[in-house]
Amino acid sequence: MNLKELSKILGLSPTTVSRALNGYPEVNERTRKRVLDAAQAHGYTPNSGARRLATGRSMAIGHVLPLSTQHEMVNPVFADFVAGAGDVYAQSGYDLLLSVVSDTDEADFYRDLATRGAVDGVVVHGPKTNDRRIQLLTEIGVPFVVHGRSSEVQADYPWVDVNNRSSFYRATNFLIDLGHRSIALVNGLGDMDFARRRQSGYTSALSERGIPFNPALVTNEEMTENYGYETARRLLESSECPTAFLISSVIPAIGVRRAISDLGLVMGKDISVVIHDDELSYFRNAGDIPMFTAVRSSVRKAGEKVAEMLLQAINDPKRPPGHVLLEAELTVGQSTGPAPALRRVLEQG
Amino acid sequence: MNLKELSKILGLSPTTVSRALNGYPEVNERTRKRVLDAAQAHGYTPNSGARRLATGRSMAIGHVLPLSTQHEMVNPVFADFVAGAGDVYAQSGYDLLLSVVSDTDEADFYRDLATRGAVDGVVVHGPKTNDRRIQLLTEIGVPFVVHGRSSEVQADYPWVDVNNRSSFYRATNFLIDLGHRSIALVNGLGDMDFARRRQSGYTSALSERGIPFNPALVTNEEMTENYGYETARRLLESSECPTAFLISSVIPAIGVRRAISDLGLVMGKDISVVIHDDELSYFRNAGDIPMFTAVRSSVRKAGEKVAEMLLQAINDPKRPPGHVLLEAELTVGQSTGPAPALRRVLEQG
DNA sequence: CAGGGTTTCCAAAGCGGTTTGAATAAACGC
DNA sequence: GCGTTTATTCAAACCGCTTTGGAAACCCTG
Repeated sequence: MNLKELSKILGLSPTTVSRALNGYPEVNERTRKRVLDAAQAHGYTPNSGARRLATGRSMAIGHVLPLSTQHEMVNPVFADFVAGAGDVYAQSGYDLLLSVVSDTDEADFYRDLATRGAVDGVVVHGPKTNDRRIQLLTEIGVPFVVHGRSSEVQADYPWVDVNNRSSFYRATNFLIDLGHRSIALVNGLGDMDFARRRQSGYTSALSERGIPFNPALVTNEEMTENYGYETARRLLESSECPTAFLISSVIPAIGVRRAISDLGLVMGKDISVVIHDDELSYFRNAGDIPMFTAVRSSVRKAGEKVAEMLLQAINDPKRPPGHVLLEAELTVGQSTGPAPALRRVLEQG
Repeated sequence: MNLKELSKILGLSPTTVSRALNGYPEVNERTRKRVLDAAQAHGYTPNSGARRLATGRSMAIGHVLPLSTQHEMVNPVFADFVAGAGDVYAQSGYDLLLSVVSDTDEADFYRDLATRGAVDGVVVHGPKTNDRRIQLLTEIGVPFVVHGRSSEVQADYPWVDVNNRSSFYRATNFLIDLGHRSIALVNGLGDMDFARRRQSGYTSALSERGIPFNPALVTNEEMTENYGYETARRLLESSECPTAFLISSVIPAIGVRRAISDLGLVMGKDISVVIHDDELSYFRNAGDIPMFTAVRSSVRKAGEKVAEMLLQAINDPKRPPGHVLLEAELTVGQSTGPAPALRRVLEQG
């Protein structure tokens, strides 16, 4: 069923039918109702390609999921992010075009997406500290929003980010308050912007409290469970022997917990752990007393925000780039406690 | 830059340019090269909408990600599956259209996708034991492939599935061989087809070995970490007190492990655990001796297979529906050992 | 060199919508 | 009653590509 056929059935011109369906005012309400009913009855939906061609808009948003060539790993946060964004798109009649691209030839892909007219805008995932996609997209003139930021990019661009610096600053201070002096930072890859910001929050807190920065306690890797395990195991058995871990994601945190218990230690007593919690749907760190003490911020909500902002940018290209800085909140769970030294003092007193 | 402009530059007709670009034989190789170079130089890419309209093909595949209304949870397996499928699509010039839809009004969505001509085919995720999407899609006539199967659907349809029955049958037997008699099954939601098949493998093994089936040892829920924790905790503290757990996914298995160690027990010694391992990229259960004993099957590979099969079906609609049954392999890890009773015998002997 | 085949290229007709500009009918002012 | 709005509807152009059905140019054969 197409427009022409439907209009023939109704005894109207395609023009009128199209207008009736698209809510234009210059059509009689009685006719509109008749058209709407007929469309429903015959299961008519405008062909997306034709519409695209006629309007010049694809009504689709591109998400490029970079596949790390190192570990062939996909960002575990992605599913929840996309659930949030997808919700917003669905409500506005947009489709989501997902491309899985190895992170090496990602740039070309964005350009292709735009010149083909396959999408009206794109979201940039996992920005690096100096991410060239931002300049690229600005040049091509595709509306975009970055999930995260790129510290070394000077230009103004739209983004939605968690306040990584302040949340890791707070988390570090929290551990210091508990008497911890040797705090490991199990972070993401070093060229990721969020990782750098988190480390900056961590080092600020340390230096403010007069604790020397020990590079051996900071690691940067892709955030798998195994990474957490190996790192914690190595550090706990070394001479550094931290009493606390600050971890960039639940997933390596699970590995850290495993290492702790494998060594016969108890998390929250012998070793404290604070994580950054994206509120992944399949790993709810919730309950009255959540398992992990965490700075948390819903990645799903971030997805919604990004989508909303992008749709606004598309519908009003003149609007200046928006910025949303989400504050993570610190929730105390079972994984933290006074540092062993302090604990002894407390127990004796 | 569009076809007409490009052809004007080249002093050729749009026809010839189009043919040159699409590899038709009736164009001189010298002209073709000239065209290809010019297209490259001017950054020409055919407009997707126009192409869609002219060819009647959207060159896109739809993936509908059902959002469980219960827990607002997205399938954690999805990201890796899509990474596999996306790879195949990219190589064949297809796009991936992702729709996040609450599982209640999913059916309408498929219909819409098809009649709009937004996709050339769809993949069905997470089939229920009696999934009506299969009939729906057959009726509409959209090419599709199911990731999994639907036991109660009689009709023939294309699918790619793991042999869930046999892998859980083997896993159960493996535990029985180790002397376990009280084996809990921590399964997915009861209306999911994979969950039913896994339970069937589990019960077959039990009955063959003369072990009575205890319904209290079987649970069906959405597979979160917390579900694993609560279930294990409850069972281990109850009178049922299983000595082994068979778990449908790594994620609840992490929770089970947490419960085990919270109760002061040791996994692999006091309590044995076997999991189904989808080989999620962020949770590699690998190494010389993987953490969990597992029946494993790469969900990413499944994604590739599904995509390949779907593209074939699209390009050759007459071909009969294909079926791929992937066999999971059992890998022994650190999480299993002889049942405590047997262990005592062994230690005394 | 006429006639038949091949190559190589092109004009024009869609594909199924949206949108501009105009026509028709109804309502209005005087 | 007549010119003028105003409310509806429509015919036709257009979006950018593919593809059908030639046409022109070239080559070969007898």
